[in-house]
Amino acid sequence: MVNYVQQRMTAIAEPNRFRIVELLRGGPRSVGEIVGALGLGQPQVSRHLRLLAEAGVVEATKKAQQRIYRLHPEAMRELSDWAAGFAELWSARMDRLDAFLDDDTSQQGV
Amino acid sequence: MVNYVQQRMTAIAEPNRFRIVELLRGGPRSVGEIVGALGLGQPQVSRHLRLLAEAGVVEATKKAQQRIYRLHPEAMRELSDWAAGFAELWSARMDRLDAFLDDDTSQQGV
DNA sequence: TGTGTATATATGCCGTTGTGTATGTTCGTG
DNA sequence: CACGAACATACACAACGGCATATATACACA
Repeated sequence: MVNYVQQRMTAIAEPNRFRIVELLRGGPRSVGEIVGALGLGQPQVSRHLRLLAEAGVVEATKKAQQRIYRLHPEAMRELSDWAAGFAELWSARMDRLDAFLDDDTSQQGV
Repeated sequence: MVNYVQQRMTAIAEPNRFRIVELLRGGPRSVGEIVGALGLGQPQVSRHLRLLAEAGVVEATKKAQQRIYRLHPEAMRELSDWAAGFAELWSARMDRLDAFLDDDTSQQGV
């Protein structure tokens, strides 16, 4: 649903979490690897990963003491689909703008 | 660039700005129409639109005292392309995960 | 030129959220 | 079973950001 898209965007939009997503694009990573790659504190990374997981953006797999995080393909797909839904725009959707820019004083509600 | 994607996601992720984007999907709107549709204060809507414009998500056209806002197709396209760039994932990118899980059986976590 | 309309900007307040530090928990190993 | 490694959780604090209010600016019209 669209509401999930908004939640996932909120999660990904945060700068450090965005970096985590970009990092995980290269494949699954352990928390320690992410900490080393981003130069953040381990508790901060754990919290970011928790928020990403709650938004369905990442998943975790346990291996001994380690936890391997990876992107959740379906979540990224939904995001892609949502953004692609605007495709109709870059053909021609400016008709209503033309209506606005005529000399008619339009004041329609929604 | 990827950095612009992050900035645009930060702009769109905010709930009320997300509603504005969804509203503008239906075509250009004046500020007054957006205010009426969302039930927010006019200054708040103006500020949201300013942030969206700074992120390149929307554009404005002046008509007398009104300002007609519309989505910037290119921005939405870049966002779509970025998300679609993860498409390689839902084919098979779990090879590195397999490397992680080499001999031990693992359980799902979080 | 004065007035009403449409929108933008400025400011103070307050909730949300990221960060730093300390501690808890799970698991492998000697 | 005690210890260390890897990660999660708790808590206090500070910064960022949205909101409400007031005010400023641009424009049409009489």
